[in-house]
Amino acid sequence: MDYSNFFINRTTPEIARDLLGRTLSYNTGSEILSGIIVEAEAYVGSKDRAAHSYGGHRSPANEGLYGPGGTLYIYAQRQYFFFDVATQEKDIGQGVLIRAIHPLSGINTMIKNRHGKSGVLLTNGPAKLMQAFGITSRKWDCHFIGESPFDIDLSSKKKIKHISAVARVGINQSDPIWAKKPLRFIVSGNPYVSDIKKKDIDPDFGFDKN
DNA sequence: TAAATGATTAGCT
DNA sequence: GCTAATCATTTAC
Repeated sequence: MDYSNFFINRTTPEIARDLLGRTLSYNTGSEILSGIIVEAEAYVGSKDRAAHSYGGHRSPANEGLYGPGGTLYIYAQRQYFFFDVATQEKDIGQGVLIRAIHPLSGINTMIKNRHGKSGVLLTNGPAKLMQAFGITSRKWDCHFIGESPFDIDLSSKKKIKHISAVARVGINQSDPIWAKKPLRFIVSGNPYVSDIKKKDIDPDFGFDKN
């Protein structure tokens, strides 16, 4: 399966769910930084109040969302960056936000990028994850993932004990219908998922053995 | 040209 | 747990 098929032939929430347990990597030029995706949110286009493409809104800033499935959408806010992958055909404003990863390789470099912070603080938030990768510009915005230093392993993924679908965070509560949609997918028990309760942390990080 | 607005994080209580 | 910081983009005038 190539990127185009993976990001187009299904609904966006289905894609977000399927991304959990897969490996996201970034090639810095001298080393590979990678981690397992443990939290992702779906943004389903013009009907979605929480999406940047709500109401069909389109501007140079969110152009990446309208690219064909597999196009990267790097968004800047509060001097931090978010990492999205556009889904569906070109001109459809849907996408998946990668919110958290479980670090696998290049951890020392990530700690350095995060100014010494380690443990779950390393990547348990969308902006933290980008900082750990050393992303400081929108250079890769609107680029196809296959033509960027980023890579998502589509050929294999870790087995997950349980995937939870929960309400998204930080969205306009004035519209309870969309505010409560379960479009945020997480690996239950993984400590790198944001907002997890200590007692809910699973010793196997939420992954099945082997 | 100016003011409002967050797909948030960090730091303090 | 709660509040402030901080800035690109958007929206209003």
